[in-house]
Amino acid sequence: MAEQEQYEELARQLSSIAAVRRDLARVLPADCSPASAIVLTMLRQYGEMRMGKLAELLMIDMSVTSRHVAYAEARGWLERHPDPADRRSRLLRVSPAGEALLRQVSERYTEALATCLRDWSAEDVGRLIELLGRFRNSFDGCRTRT
Amino acid sequence: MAEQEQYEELARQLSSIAAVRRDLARVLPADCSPASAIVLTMLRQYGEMRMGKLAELLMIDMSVTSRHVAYAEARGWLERHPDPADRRSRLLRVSPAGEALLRQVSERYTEALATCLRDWSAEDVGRLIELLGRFRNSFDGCRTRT
DNA sequence: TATTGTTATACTCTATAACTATA
DNA sequence: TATAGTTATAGAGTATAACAATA
Repeated sequence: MAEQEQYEELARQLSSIAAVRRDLARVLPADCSPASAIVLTMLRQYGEMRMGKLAELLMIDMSVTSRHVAYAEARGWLERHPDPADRRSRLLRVSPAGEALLRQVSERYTEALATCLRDWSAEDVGRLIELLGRFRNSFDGCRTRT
Repeated sequence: MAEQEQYEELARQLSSIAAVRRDLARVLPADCSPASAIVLTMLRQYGEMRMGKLAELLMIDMSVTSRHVAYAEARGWLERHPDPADRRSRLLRVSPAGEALLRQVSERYTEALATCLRDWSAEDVGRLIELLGRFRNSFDGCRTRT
């Protein structure tokens, strides 16, 4: 169990991190919003899936997810295929153009982070990733019960 | 130096954290936007300051900061006093009502985080805070040079 | 009837640029 | 002239609610 002051500090740090995300987004290719990048990343990581599943992974409302998907589809970055199990749904899949875009996104994100974190050890980067993952999971489990 | 895969994972984690921030914001008192909360928190933590300094701390444009401050002032949460050193500026200070609001914000943030992180040790919370702080600083230094 | 997804609407946060007042 | 701050405008992201199609 942590102290109250720690929790306040943590809340402040989370606000600051938003600014980092904004800056990082600036390195994205033209037309590729942070939303497109994360949608495509999730689809590549977890494979083809339905809209509802994607919304759940992104932790945003399905209405919002629907718009992000439409945006990415309009640019040819993902495809929607019929879902044999349910005609209300379609299965979302990264297209070849989307794969190419993702390579570019990965390259630029990696370059930006490698530059900023050049003084960091791989161990510390790993620790940060692990703690952020745990934090997200703890919060997520908490939210579901509410 | 870390691996490319680590950097990609880190970028993904940063996206996920945005959802946590949104959820956390839901516990704020009515009328108190996340922006108001962070503005008042900064003013309390660092003491009275000018608009430009506040914008720098928040890492957002001064035009945006100006609106957040106007919003908080309209609700009586902060005061603007003449800056004896420069009549173009005013010094921003948390008002008594703002202090009261901050106590409420702190209470709710703390309760929400304590609930979600009840399984965490104080050491791990401390490590997360420390790594987030270092990360922000590394990124900030990087951005400045660009 | 319930569920999957889409669309309309509104709100928050942000940046850029034009403007005012003072240095 | 340059700087501190304000305001107008525009754009991205999000949520809620109403709706369509299918289960």
